[in-house]
Amino acid sequence: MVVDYSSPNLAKEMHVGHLRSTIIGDALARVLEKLGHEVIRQNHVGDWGTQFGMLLAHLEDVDGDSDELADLENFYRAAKAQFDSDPEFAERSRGKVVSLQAGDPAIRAQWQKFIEISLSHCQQTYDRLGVTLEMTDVMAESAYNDELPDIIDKLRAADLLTESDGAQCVFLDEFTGKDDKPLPVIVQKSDGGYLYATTDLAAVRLRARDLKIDRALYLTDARQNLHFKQIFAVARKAGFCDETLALEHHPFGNMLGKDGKPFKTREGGVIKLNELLDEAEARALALVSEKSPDLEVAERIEIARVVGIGAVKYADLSKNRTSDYIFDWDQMLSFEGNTSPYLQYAYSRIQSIFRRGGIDAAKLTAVVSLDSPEERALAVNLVRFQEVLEQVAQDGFPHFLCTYLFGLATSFMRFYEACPILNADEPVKASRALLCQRTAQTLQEGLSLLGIGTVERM
RNA sequence: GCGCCCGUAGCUCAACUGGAUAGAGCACCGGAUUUCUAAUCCGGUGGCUGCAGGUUCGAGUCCUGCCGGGCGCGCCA
Repeated sequence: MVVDYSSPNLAKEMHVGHLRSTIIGDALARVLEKLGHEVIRQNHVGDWGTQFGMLLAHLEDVDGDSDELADLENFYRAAKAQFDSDPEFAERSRGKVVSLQAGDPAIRAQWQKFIEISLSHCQQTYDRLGVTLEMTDVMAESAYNDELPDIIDKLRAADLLTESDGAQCVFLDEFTGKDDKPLPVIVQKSDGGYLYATTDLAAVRLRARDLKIDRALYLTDARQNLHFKQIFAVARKAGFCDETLALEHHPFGNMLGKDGKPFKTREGGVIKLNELLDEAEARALALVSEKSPDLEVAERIEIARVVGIGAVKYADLSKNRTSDYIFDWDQMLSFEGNTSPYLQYAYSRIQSIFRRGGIDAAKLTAVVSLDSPEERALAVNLVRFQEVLEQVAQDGFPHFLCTYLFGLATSFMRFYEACPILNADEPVKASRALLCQRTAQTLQEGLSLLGIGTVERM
């Protein structure tokens, strides 16, 4: 199966809006893999659209040299502003896109530079987030370029193509727009350029024909709902894939500011992912220093990193929002309640027990006896793990796993309060130690499937 | 205008796809530490699940109609 996720537009720095697709997609890929599926990660980065025409046209004007992505960010902003206000510039930008798609060597070289800077930035962010995406998972829009003329040909051969106002369109009866007029899927612009619909059709075909997958999960925001409905319908009609390929769009809402409006900081830009992670680590470091001042500085920093990043990821993973939701620093960086630090804390407590008791967790054997309600509740939770993973895989909802792990950690905390372990007599001691071991193992594995780490102490 | 999504405690979210008294966390109030980490645990306050009908033995969940919000609907992605 293919998990299509993250998919940022290049030439802009990654911001908080990219978080959900990246993190949810990564968790799903991990869970599917864990269950034995062959998972192909695909990062369908936007490197081919009009925005690059804008950049290239702007580059022509300013004759600048942008090595830093921060520059590229400003560069993009300036280009965008001119694109919106200057028809001549907009026209020239579209021309650049056509040249780019036609393979003009000089244009390609300039474009390549933008791509490299931007991709390496993305990779840094993935590494920092602990996301399993690699450069080899990048399957950019541009990768489908050579396929696009053939996509048009095949659509024409299937008698699906209609010319409308100079553009090549596919009209399907089930889609209508304003005033009940048929709604087109535009696959080729009047100037000959291709669009993201064309690319997505080529992607479906490649996944069906070459990758021979039987399931594709698309993780994007909900605004692309109609788009994917259309793409999937056209792809089936054109024979790019058959009914045995499950095409699933998993939408989610946008992140909004506290005022409920699209997310902007006072400066007018979105919050960058790196800023969010910096803040998360800083808050976690302050807390770990307060709670465990006796730990070495280096260890505190490492704990803060794992805890801070985990908190951010968990905040997103634990929710199943298909509509927009409000971003809130305090909520996203909370370390109490249903959060990853709570789960990590439960794990570290168990490690602490093993350290204190000189117990080698790997060598534990015991007959588990469940005498108290707390022991029974914990054991019941432990055996549900597999079933939860299957549910996550089936529905594409990582929050099922979060809910489960929180319940598991809660039942462990109660057990911990009620049942002494190291001070218990044998064979109860060994039984409880084994419960601890299984709990720690499940917490670690569960968190790992969410892309979140654990620490030995915190 | 048409279409998609959403509306659950003050706030952020759950509810195994139609099952029992709608659950958690945060916030607020009150407790617990001579014992393995108090980033914890225990108790309490807080609900006409937007409104009105309908289907059903049973509805937060399904159907209809309203109200409120978000998004989408021809050459952006």
